[in-house]
Amino acid sequence: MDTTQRTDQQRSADRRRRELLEAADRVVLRDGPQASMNAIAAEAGITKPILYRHFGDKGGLYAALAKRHTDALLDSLRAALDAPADRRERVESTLDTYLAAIEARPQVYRFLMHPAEGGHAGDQGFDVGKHSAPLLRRMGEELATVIEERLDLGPGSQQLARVWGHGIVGMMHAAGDWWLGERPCSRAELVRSLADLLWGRLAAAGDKVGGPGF
Amino acid sequence: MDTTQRTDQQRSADRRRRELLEAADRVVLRDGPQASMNAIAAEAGITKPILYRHFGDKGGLYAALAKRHTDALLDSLRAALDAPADRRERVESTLDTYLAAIEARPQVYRFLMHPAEGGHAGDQGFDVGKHSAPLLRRMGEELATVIEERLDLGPGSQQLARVWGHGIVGMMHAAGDWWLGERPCSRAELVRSLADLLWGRLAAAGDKVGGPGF
DNA sequence: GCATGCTTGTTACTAGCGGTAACCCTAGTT
DNA sequence: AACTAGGGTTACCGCTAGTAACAAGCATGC
Repeated sequence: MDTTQRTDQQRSADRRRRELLEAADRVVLRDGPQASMNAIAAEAGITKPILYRHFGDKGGLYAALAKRHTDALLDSLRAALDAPADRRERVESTLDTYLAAIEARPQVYRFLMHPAEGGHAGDQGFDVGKHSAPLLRRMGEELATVIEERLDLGPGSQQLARVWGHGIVGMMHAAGDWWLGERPCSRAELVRSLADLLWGRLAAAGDKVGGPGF
Repeated sequence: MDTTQRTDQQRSADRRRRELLEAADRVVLRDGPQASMNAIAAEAGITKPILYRHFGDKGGLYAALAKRHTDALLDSLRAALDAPADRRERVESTLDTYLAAIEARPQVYRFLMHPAEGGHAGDQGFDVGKHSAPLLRRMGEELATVIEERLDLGPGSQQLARVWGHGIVGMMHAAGDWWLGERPCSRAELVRSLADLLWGRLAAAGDKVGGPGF
């Protein structure tokens, strides 16, 4: 049959696709998340319609691009999360892995945090909720499963784990974003502060004496 | 002098501005964050250039629009945060206030969470960092000051408070966003789960026996 | 009375975006 | 030689943000 030929063609197409993705990567890294299809096509040495033949629309290209980086980052995180160490160490190492990643490639990070970005108007009733970037969602779910697998949380553990997964990821994300913008302290200090927060130091701290009103 | 006249004109301009903002509000509430300037102008019964005269560009309009809602939400949050109750109660009530707000007007919430949205390309070296919505930043700073005012955190308290402020806000945001999309539990349960997380239940939980590998 | 300016509003345009239709050309098959 | 299949291009559509230029209404100064 045509199987051999088909795989041949498919291989060629896949290679082309990878090349295009790499070109897109370069452009996004240079121009940020609002890189235009024209610019990407030019970087790849071709013209727009080819991009559209490969990826359907801008969302498709961006999704493919995001998937690569998301998968890579999630692999690193999984490694930190599964390391044979005690819980606090694992938490700190996971936080540090994430923060190191966004520190090393902030443009990529910023690109990944964009929701759907496009969403041409016209469609009444846009999808409220699901505003977050897929990366955040995936990290949240991932963390949730690890928590649920590892920790004994009593009844309702699954739901609790999911809330915590998404909550912790959000904490990490927001703190990292703020930190990246202001750089108020070293990465290690940030990691330590966040771990302290998760370790209940907020609840354990004493009230300040002579506060306003008390 | 022309002070009286000036104030007269300024009043008129301010009133007009408010009207335009309310029209914009209606459109954003209907069409979502990607509402076009044309649509907003039409809703206000005028044409584009007037909008541009009042707000400069789309970013200006959106910033003005966001400021209104952000101020309103921050007022509610401050009230919950400053209530005369113990810490756990205040935390829960603040979380609940935020979640109730995003539950009640999800479109507005989604609009507020958008960063700058526009940012025409061309400017090389876009602002990495500062990706987050202004609302998140302001909430984070607000919470940080409250924490620093109220809690005795020892040395480095200011920096720690800021990390925690942004971290907690991010936790609240991400969990709320996920919850709004999936609705896996009631608001009260979500609040409780998040407060538990902040109260150190993650650190206190026991390891699961018979886990994979241990 | 009348020209001057100021605010409010319009029409008509530019430049660039995402996306697509139509065509072109070269390779390989029969 | 004729035909088909992909890879590739030009030229377009409809939309967007944003702007220039022009047209009133209405106060002021002389």
